[in-house]
Amino acid sequence: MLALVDCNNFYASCERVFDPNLRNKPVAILSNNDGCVISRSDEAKAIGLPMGAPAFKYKQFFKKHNIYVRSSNYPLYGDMSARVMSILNQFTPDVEIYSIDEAFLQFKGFENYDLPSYGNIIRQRILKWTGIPTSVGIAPTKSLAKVANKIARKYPKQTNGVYVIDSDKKRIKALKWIKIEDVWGIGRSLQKQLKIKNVKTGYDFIQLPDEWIRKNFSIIEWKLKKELEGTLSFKLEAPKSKQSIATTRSFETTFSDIDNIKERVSTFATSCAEKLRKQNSSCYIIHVLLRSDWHKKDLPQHRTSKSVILSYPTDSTLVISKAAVQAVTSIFKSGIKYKRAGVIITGLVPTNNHQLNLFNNENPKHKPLMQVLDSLNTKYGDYKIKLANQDLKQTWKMRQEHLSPRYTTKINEIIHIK
DNA sequence: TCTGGGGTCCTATGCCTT
DNA sequence: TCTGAAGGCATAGGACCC
Repeated sequence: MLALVDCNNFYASCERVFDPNLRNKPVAILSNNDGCVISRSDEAKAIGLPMGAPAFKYKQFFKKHNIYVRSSNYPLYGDMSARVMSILNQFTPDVEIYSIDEAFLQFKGFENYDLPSYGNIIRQRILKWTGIPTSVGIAPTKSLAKVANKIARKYPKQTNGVYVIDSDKKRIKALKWIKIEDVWGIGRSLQKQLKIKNVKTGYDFIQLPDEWIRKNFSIIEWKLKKELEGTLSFKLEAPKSKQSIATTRSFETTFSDIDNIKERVSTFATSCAEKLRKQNSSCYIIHVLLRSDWHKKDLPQHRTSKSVILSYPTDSTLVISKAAVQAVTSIFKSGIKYKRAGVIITGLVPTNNHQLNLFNNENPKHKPLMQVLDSLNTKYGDYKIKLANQDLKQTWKMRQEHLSPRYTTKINEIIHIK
C-alpha cells in the first residue's frame, strides 16, 4: 500500500504558523512579482477567490472581503517543507518527496498495521511538530492514493483527514465520485478530448478500451488506466539528480532594446550557474528563451528559443553568461516588445567526474575565480559581486509588497515574543 | 501600470546513417 | 551506384505537475 501525504493549502498554512492573526481568516499568497494568487486558505476559497487570480484585478476584492494577502516567501516554505519531510521519514524508509508539499510513502511489510490509524498518527505528529495540517490518502497505487487524498481533503469531518481505498468496492465508488479533470495526469487538453467521448469521471475513463487509449494518448495515460484499475504502474522513485536548472522571469515592463535583454539574460545565466555550482555539477547545453507579451493580443508576437552546445562541460558563470548573451542576441528581433526571458541549462554532469576533452577544456583560471565569487556572495549576501554586463545600478527588483519575515532561516528575522 | 516559476516527460519532425 | 525503409539522434514544442 502507498500513502500520499499532502499539506493543506501549504503556503497559506506556513504563513499561519508564524502569524496567528491569520488563523481562521481568508489568506491569499501571491506569485513572484505579486502577480497572481497561487495559494489560498479554505476561507479564501469559500469566498470565491479563484486560483491564479491576477492580483491587480482583485485588489478591491481583497479589500472588500478582508483577505490577508502575502507575497511568496520561498525560504520559509522550503524550510517548513524539509521539516515535514523529515517527520515522514520516521514512519517508513520508503519516502518519495513528490513536491514541496507532498510525498508518497510506501508501506512494505506493514500488513498487520491498522493503516487508517497509522495515517492519523502521521497527521497528528506533523500538525503538532510543525503546525501544518495535512491530508492522507492510502491506496494500492499512486494514482488511487491521489484520489483517496482528494476524498480525505474534501470530507475532513467524515474522514478525519485520512481515507483508505482497500477494496474494489471502495475503489469503484471513489472513481465514480472523482471528476475526470481532477484525476492526476488529466490536464486541460486531455479533458477536452475525453469530454467528447462523454468521459466525465474516473470510472468512465477506465471503461475506455486499452487500444483506444494507446492509440489516441501517450503511454502515460495507458499506465494511468492500469493504476486506477489497481495495478501498480508508477513505482516509488528514488531521488534523481536534476536534469535541468532554470531561471526564467517576466519583466516588470516590456523591453524592445537588446541591451536590457542582454543584461537580464546575463543575470539569469549567473543565477543558473550559482545553482549549478551549489550542487557540484557542470553543464554543456545552454538554452535561452525570449517571448513577447501574450496578453497583448494586438501587438506583434514573437516567441523564440535557441540552444548552445559547448564543447566541454562548465560551471563557470563567465562561460555560461557569455554563451547565453550570444544566443539571445542572435534570436532577438527588433520592433518586438519582449516581456519574458529565461535561461535553462541542461546536459548536467558531476563537476569532479566528467570526461575531459582532449583539446578544449575550461580555462583553469575560472575555477578559483568562481570559488572566490561564491564565497564573497555568501558572505555579503544581498550586496552581490556581479558581472559587468549585469544590472549594476540595482534598478531591477522583484515586487514583494506583502512579504513575511524569513522566520526560520535568518537569525535577524526570527519571531519575537513580547 | 500590474496575469508566476521550475520542473519532467512525451511526441512530431527532420536529418543522417545503415 | 541508386533507392527506399528503418533506426538513431537532436530539436522544438506541447502537456502535465506543483
